[in-house]
Amino acid sequence: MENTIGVRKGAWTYEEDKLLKDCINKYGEGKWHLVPQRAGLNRCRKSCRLRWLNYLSPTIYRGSFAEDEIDMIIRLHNLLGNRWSLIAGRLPGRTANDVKNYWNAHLLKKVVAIKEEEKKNEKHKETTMKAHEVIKPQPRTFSTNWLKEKHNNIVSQPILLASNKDDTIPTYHDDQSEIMVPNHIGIDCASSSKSSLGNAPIPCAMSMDSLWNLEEPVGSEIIGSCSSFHEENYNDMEFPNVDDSFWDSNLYDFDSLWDL
DNA sequence: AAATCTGCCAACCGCAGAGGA
DNA sequence: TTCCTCTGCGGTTGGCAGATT
Repeated sequence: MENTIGVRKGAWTYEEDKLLKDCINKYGEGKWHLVPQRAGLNRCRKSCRLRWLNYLSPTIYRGSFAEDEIDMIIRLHNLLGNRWSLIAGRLPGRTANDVKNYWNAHLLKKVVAIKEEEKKNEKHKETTMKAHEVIKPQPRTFSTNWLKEKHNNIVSQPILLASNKDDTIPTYHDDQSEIMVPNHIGIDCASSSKSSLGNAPIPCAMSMDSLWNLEEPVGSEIIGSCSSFHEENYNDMEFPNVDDSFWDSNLYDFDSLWDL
């Protein structure tokens, strides 16, 4: 247990900042438990770390948030929730604390208001739409292999893989050796990109939907292997030729995809 | 001018996970 | 496997500054 008796708390003075800066410049970041002693500071290690990471580090940009940054925060929050460090990782020069504070001070109310508005609109739609009207996805193109296999009665139903190991594009596989049960729809994409995403579980459908809406292609290490989901890939996806009974019997799975 | 309210930001606290002994 | 230490994260709080009454 850390001894915090007699340790200084509260706002940092100019002298303390200078001591901490000099210490980090001399020894580098890390080994925070040694920093108070090395710097000659009567502060706990946590306080030193926080002061450096949130205020003193030269990588920090302290200007006001730009429009595109705000937009990115909203989209990433929609995707990741309160994972402030992950969100901040996509915003050069911004700290998790900055992002969190900005969210709580400026964006929370705004987003809540927008969601309320959307809810209202949804309710309005529900009352004006016909009951039980179901819009089914339509086949776009046909896989010749799949049609051939279907003709030979080898494959009875298409299988949606959550992600392809190499290109991460969801594909229907007609090779029985690779068949996965339909329950894999919505599997956690993060499992293949865990190192860069932390432990954030991101259901595939959510990733696809949200990432397409990001302004720039998310081809970075942060989003990891989910980054290959681009709309053009989606358009190239092959949907098998199936009759209505297939959609009816599998509607639950597709519902679960879009409702995430 | 003084008191009170509100918003914002820096800092603290507690917890969980990673890694080593 | 268990325990301990260190680190990092997210939620919360304290206090300052500006706005309002």
